[in-house]
Amino acid sequence: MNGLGAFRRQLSRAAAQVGAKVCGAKGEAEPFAARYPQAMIRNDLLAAVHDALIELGVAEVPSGVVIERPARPEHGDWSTNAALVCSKVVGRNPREFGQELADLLTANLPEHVESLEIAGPGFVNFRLANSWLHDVLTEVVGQGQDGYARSDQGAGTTVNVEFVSANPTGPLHAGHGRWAAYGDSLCRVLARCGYLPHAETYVNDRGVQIQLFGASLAARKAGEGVPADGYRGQYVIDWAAEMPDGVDPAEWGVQYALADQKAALAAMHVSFETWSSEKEAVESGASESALERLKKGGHVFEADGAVWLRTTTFGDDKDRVLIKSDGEMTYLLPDVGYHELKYSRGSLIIDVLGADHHGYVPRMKAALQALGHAPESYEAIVGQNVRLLRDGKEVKLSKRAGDMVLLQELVDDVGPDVARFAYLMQSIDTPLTIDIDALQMQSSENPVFYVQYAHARIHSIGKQAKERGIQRQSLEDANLSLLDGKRELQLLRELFSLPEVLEAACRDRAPHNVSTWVRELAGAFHGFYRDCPVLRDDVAPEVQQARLWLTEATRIGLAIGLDLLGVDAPEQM
RNA sequence: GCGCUCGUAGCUCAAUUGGAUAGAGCAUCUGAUUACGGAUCAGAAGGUUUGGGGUUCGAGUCCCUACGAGCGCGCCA
Repeated sequence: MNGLGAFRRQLSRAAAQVGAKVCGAKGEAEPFAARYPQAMIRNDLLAAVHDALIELGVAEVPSGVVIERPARPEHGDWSTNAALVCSKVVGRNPREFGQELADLLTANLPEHVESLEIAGPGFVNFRLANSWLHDVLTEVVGQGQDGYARSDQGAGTTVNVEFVSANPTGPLHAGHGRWAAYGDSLCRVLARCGYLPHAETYVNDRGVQIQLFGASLAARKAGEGVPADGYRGQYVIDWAAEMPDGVDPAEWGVQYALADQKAALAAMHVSFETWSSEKEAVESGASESALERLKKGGHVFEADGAVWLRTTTFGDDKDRVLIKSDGEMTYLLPDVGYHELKYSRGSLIIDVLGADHHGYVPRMKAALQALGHAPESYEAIVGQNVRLLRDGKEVKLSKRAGDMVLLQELVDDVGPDVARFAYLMQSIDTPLTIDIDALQMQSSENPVFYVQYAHARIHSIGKQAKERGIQRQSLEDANLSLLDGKRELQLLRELFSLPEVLEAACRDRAPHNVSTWVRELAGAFHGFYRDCPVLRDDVAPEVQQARLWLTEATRIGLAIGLDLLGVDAPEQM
C-alpha cells in the first residue's frame, strides 16, 4: 500500500512536470513537485524508466518500482529497483532483464545522467553530472531559511497536539522533559509542513489526587505525616512551608505546582498556547453534553449501579465506567468531554502519551468514535519511558521517591540545548536512557555542540570575510561548477535531502530524523571546512565566491534544522 | 495468565518503511595544525541485527514461534 502511494506520488510528480493531469491521486499533496525543482531529477528518471519498461514489454508497471538514493556512494547518485520488481512479471532473470533495461536507457540517456550501469542483484544505477547538485545550492539560497524545505503537505489542516499533561501535584521531573521536547519539536515540524498546530497541555486539577495532594500539604504544614496514599516527596514539605494560612491547600497547591511547571518548561524553551483545566472543562458542562450525546447514540448502559460506555463496540477489550456507583465521574468522562472541546481547536487531535498510558488509548479512541468522530481524526502517540542514570545507577522517577531528578534541575545543569538535543536524538519508540553525568562531563563533545559549532564556524567565516573586505557577490555571477570536490558535493547532497527528511519526520511524527540529519550536515561541513579553505590567500577568487555561497547554504540548512529542534543556532560558542 | 511496545558493535542509538557490503557518536588504539575557531579531520578495531522457522529476486524491517526487557490489564488518575 505504501509502495503504491509512493509510486503514485512519484508518477504525479512526473506528470506535473509535463503538465499532465493526474488521475487517481486525489487528495495527495504534491509539495515537492511544486516547490523543489531539484526533485525533478527523480521525476525525469522515473518517467524514463517507466517508458523503458513499457518498451520492454511490461504491460503494467508494478507499484514497487521506485527511484531512490543508494546508501552507498559507489552505487551512483540514484538507482532503481525496476528490474528486480519486474523480473517476475516478465518471467526473466532480474540481472538479465536489468541489463536490457540499462542498455535501453543508455541508448537514450535521460537529462543530467552521465552514465548508468547494472549492479548487484539487478539494480540500475545512475550517475549524474554535478550540475544537479549545484542547482540544489541555488534552490536553498533562493528559498532561504524561511522557504527551503517547507511543504504544504498538511494543506492548512489544524492539528491539536497535547503533550506533557502532568498532574499539578508536584514539579516536573526529568522524564517529562522528553514529552516537552518531543511535543514542541513535533509542532515545529508540523508547522513547517503546512499544518497549523496548536500546542496544548491538560491540567488534571480536580478529583481524588488533588484532594490527597491538598491534604498532604495541610498535614505537612501542621508538621504531621501525610495521609495514607498521600504525597510523601520532600517537595511537599518545602512547599507547605511557603503556604500561607487560610488558603485552600488543594487550590493553592495546584497553582503553586503550575507555576513551578511553567518555569521548568520555560527554561526548556517550551510553551503552550493552551493550558486546559479539567476543572473548567467539567464546569463548562462538556462532560454532561458528551454523556448526553453518547446516550443518544445508544452507547451507554447502566449496570451494578454505575453508568457504562460500551467501548467494546469499537474494539476495546472491555466496557468502561463513566459514572461510578457513588455518583462521581471516573477520569474517562471528563477526558472525553475535554477531547470533544479540543476538536474546536483542531480537526486532527494528537495525544502524546507515555508508555504507561497505552492501555488508555483504545477506550478514548472508542469514545470519540461513539461521538461520531472519524477514527483517523484521533491519533495517540505512545512513547517509551525515560530511564535516568546518575552515578551509574538508575534513578526512579516517582513523586514519592526522594531521589527524583527535577526537569528544572537538569536544565539548570546542562542548559536547554543539551537537554533538548538529548531528548530528541532518538526515536520516541525506544526507551530513552539519559545519563546525567555523561551529559555534563562530555559537554564539550556533546553532539549538540558539534552541530552548533558548525554554525558558529560559518558565522566566523563571515566575520573574517568582512574584516578582510571580501564580499559575496550575486549568486548568478558565481561559478558553482567549481564546487566539484568530494566534500563540497557531499555537503550539497545533505542539503538536498532535507526536504525528504522533513517529510519523513512529519509523516512518522519523528523529529529525531531531523536530529540525525543535522548531525550529518554538520559532519559534512566540518569535513568541508577542513579540506576546502574559503578565505585563504591561495584560494582563487572564483572558488572563494562559490565556497562562500556553499557556506551560506549550509548556514541556512543548519538554522532550519536547529530551529525544528528548538535548539539555538549560535553565532559563536 | 492476557494485551501493548520493544530486543541492532562494550555503551547510547540510526538504518530512505522490503533493497546492494547493517551505519554514526561515546569509549579504545593510531595519525593530522607555522591554516577561515582542533569543541575539528583522517584511519583502525568492534556484528550470526536475542535464538529458531517461514514469506520472495532480496528480511534488522513482514508472518509464526521460543527466550528476554519495559509498561499496562480498577467503579485510580
